[in-house]
Amino acid sequence: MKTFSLIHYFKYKIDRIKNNLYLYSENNIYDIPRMKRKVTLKQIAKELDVSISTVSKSLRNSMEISEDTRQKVQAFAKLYNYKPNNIALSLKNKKTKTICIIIPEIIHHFFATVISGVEHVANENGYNVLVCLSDESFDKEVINMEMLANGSIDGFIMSLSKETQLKKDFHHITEVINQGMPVVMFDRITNEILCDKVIIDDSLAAFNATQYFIDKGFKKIALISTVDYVSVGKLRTEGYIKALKNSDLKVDENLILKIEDTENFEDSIANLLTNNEIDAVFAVNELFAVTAIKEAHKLGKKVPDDISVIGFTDGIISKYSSPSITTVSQNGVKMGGKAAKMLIERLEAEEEEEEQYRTEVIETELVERESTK
Amino acid sequence: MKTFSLIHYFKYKIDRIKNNLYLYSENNIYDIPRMKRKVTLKQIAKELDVSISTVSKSLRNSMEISEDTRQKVQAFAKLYNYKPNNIALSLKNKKTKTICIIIPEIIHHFFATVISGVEHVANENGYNVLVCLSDESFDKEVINMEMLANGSIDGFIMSLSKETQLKKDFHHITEVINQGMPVVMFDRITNEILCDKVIIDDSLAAFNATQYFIDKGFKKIALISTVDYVSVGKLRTEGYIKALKNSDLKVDENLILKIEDTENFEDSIANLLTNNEIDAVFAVNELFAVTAIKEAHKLGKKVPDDISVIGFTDGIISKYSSPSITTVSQNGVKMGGKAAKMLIERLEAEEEEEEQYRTEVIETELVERESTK
DNA sequence: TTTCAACACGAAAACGTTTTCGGCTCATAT
DNA sequence: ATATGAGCCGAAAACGTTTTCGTGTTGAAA
Repeated sequence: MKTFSLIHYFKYKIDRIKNNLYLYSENNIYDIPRMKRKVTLKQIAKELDVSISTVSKSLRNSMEISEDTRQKVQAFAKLYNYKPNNIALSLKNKKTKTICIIIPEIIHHFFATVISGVEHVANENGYNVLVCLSDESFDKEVINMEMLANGSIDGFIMSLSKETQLKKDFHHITEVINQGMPVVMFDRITNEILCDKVIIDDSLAAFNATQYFIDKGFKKIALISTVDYVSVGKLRTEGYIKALKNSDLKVDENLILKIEDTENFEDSIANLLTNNEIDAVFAVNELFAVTAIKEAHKLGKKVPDDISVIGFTDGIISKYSSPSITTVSQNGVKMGGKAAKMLIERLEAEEEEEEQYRTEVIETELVERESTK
Repeated sequence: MKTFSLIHYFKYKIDRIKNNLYLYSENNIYDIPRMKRKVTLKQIAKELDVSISTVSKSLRNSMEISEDTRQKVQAFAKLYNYKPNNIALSLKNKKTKTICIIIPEIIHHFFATVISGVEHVANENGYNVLVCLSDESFDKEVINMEMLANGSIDGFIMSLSKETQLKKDFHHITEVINQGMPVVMFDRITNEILCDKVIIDDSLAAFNATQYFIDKGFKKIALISTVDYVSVGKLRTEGYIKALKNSDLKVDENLILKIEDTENFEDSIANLLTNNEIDAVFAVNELFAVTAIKEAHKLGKKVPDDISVIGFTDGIISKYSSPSITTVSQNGVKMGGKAAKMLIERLEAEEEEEEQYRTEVIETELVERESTK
């Protein structure tokens, strides 16, 4: 054999392939002939009459193997487009190079941007991203985590569902963490869990937005927020109140609307606008902001001439609605990227486990557009 | 032992756990004491002085095992919260119960809705969803597919990147299919690949939208489309032209704008509106539609009084912009759900492989809103 | 001629499952 | 007393890798 050149050697092999005498036909006679099943080390070893170890080492350019065999194996592997089986590697290495992001909803610009950020950073580092939706349901969140904590993934990035925030039940998360699987929380977090976190300073951002109105001389500033158990809603409300108090303006409960449902809130907003003389509206998300504008128009009030509006989350709506909406930008891509970076760093840290959990704060800024004057 | 009750038996075990004499401490002395590492069959077997097989069979309620042992094992497993390792199962079963969806972009309402549909159907059937972004790049699409085709996933759902559509190079896809891995394409597809597909009738939808204008008596109907290599852009253009010809209206090339870049196209649209007397605009996506409205307003033309506008994709912009936009709804959730269903059916079909590829057409409808009169 | 190192390779364990098959023990039927 | 069979369990293979360690061959040095 050694006197033959590699070329001749493979010519013979290739002929056998063409005639389908080869490798695949002996495995499974039901295989459709043209179907190239994935080739394994074992098959290569058998064909080349060497051991599996030799093949593996050759492909990893081990010095243990002679130049000759190495080339032979590598050429053969290339010919058959050999790629190591990832599952087998995962089992052996006890790492899957896959991280999971659990979010309440994906049809939501902010969360989509976060995923985008996560994906890119993960990819750069050779990781894949599994996406799970909790649909704002506690149970789905639990099921998803339990299903995946059994070796399928290396770590979690997550934003809590509303229901989880309401129940304040985080046992599923502590359990996962106790098993040694890192978790990074973002945006909708809880202080009851010790882990890495990525947030914006919701309170400060709301303070700044409110202050912006105050600086313009507005006195009757309304707030459209979510119910308090949604962490970010609560924090933004706090910032709003702080800004008012800070400027010695009275906090009028009538000007604060807390919306529970994610649908059919138009009437509540219309009522708010009808029953009060309002200069400005600060809404904790895009939807509330754009709805406020629409309802104001219906009531014959012009934005920004009669009422100014600031929203939260620099999403697609704020940018493209007419008038476009001044908003607190919440850089989702950056947030996701940061979360992924933190997770991967922890995954790849020497197991020393400094155990120093960090909370990163992503800066926000007020993007001025047409809905304020 | 048999004379002891299970309670007593486990009391002893539990005491050992509390004292950390147990199971984990002997594995890795560096483990932090409170950290419960995942427990395996082997560890259970060792502790209970039975074989691995016995443990496995007990947990799967095999009749081979005595009632006694079965209960003992099950109780023990429950106590330690045993969950089978998914990776090991994947390796053994040669299925991962994971499917991958490759899309050009995620910060895009339509694709987000598709993912949502895929996720829900996948979850109902016990599958997880890996999300990959091609960023409209051919290379990233290839890399993603090659990386995952090595056992990591069971099948693909994908929408082609622009670059791939431009190059018309689909070797990465045929390769994957030849390896026996099913692929379902949606929305941006190609006829050069034989596989299951989910689409809308882009041409018909565009025809209907155009016809809607024609029925209203409009004569100067403009089209804002993408460049032709984007499959859906081309098809929608065809539908537009067909409708005009069908009604013996002349097709004016000046009224057809093909946009290549995804940014900075405002001027092109402004030019289109300035240089022509236009009754109506049909745009092949939301962004073009909303931009057309904005530019029209800038030029002092009112929508829908002076110009009517129809968009494509019933997204967040169409719904919340002012005026809200009449649009061809493209049910992404349904599309994703259908794609997932087809993929999973093929995965779980008895390997008979009927090889009958189907193309499902999701119906569209025209959602009338404020931008048309 | 003997000894020893360098070289090239293979056997086997390990990751965590499931499943087939074989074997042991005991009671029952002959 | 022996054969039979049911009941219960363990050994081992398999999935596809990587890696450690052992071993046989070769050549050169003593």
